Amino acid sequence: MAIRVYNTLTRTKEAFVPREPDKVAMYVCGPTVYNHIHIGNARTFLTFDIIRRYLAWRGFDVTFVQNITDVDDKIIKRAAEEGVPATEVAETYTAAFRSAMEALGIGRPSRQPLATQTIPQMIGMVERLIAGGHAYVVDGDVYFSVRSFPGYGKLSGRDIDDLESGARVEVDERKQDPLDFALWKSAKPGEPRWPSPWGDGRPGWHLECSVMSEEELGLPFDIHGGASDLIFPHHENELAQSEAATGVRFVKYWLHGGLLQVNAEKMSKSLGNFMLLKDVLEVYPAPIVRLFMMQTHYRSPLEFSTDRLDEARTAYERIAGPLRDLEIAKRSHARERVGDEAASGVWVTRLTKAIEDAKTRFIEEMDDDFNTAGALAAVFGLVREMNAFIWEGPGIGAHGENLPLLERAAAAIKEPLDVLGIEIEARPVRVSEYPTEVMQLAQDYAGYTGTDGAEAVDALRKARDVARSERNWAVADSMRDRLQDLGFIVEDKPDGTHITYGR
RNA sequence: GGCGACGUCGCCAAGUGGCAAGGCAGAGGCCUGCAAAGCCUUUAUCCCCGGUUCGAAUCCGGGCGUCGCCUCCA
Repeated sequence: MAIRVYNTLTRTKEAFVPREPDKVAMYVCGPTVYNHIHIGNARTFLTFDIIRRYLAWRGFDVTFVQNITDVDDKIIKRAAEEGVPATEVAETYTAAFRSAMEALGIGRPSRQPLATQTIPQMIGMVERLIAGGHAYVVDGDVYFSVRSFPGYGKLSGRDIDDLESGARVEVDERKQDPLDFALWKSAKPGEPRWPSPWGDGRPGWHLECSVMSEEELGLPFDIHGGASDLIFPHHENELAQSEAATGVRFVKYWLHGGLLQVNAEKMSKSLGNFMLLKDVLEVYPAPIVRLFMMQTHYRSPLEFSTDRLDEARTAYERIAGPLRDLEIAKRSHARERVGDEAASGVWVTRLTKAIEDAKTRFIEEMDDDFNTAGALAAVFGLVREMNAFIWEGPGIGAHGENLPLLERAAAAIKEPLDVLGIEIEARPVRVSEYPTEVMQLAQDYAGYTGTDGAEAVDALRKARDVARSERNWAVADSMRDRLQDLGFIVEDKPDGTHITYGR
């Protein structure tokens, strides 16, 4: 069974065959560090984090390179606005980017080169392009000649004449063709600059990715990723530069993610309709954000809304439920509810099959162009079966004999989620976060005089069970109300009362 | 204007030729002192019109609508 990926270059799904067996070389365009990244930027980085994790889980040795573009017009503009050096802007937002990625649970790249530390290699590529007749110098600027590269337009599916007829750019008379783009820009006073054969200046956009990917991975490498708004002109120009300079194929598989939208419109900094990743993460934990995004295929547009995030939170709780129930059942030694051995055997067979099916389906879905939405359906299917086994079937069994099977089911739920980077908090309680008022409550209802949160809750649970067994509903309900006021969730399940906190 | 993508249950969303996943929300039932959770049942001729095919949500043509790119953008 092979992994299939949708290649923008061919506009079809293709069998994924890396250049070296069992090894994958991938490059994803990183940020231009002039501001905090927004949640739309984060979606793309998350997409490729998933792809990387999945390929690694499937046994590939993945080398993942992501650049930081730390010299650019936007950084210079921002620096001028704030009256600080451009390097300071770049350093500030490079650090912010790294911490935001960590907060979302995105793995560090294998290597993360900086544009400003690759200048000599970029100059080298410009020289190669000039020597090959693919670039020309005008007043200290260097432009790439799109007409010199016959394949120009093949990635984005356009042709040069169509582009020109619809061009809205002002024509720079110094260019041989309106679509020619800058490889090297001469420095104006006060701008960052590096010496070059054409005078002091800085590299143009596109160049850093061509140079760094070749330097770190060699050509052709396997996967080049980014969001769909980078297809043209960024990736088209990268491809043209690299193939014109080297004469060899640049990339085997071009993968592009869909855009995050707000009110059916692209989220973007220029439109001002964005939410910063760091602000979203203050309200919604990383696993919720990840689950939200993975419920839609990575190539489709995705509407951002807090309603959707709230729904993802509910869905997350659905997954966490049986895992918590298992932890609690292990402690409380839930009794068997189905005494019939034969019936129990049917349940065991059914859950065993569900565990196998979930894994098989997860792999099938993910192999098919990283279909996380389908993969999650596989997980939810097993969640249902595990719930049924616990609450409608034999549970952990009279003597805990079903525990190994339930542990396997729990592991079969957690493993795929781990591949997707969705951490499930299965512990029923987070004692350290208990409000201290619970101590007073325990004293009032259970005569508890200690200071241990877990003991206090346990005392309350026992006191409430006593009240319920005495059919003293007034006391039982009032205990539940007051616990709920403190943020606890009180559920009377067939195996006893579950008190949890911190959902 | 040019190029491209998309239009599937109340909402979100998988599915690219063979009986329409999943999540959220709703209804009914089971369980239950109540509540919560859970389980079961329940709602789709897949934007419209033609065509190809034994058979189409899936392929082709036309229409309508939405979005993206063509200018910095993840």
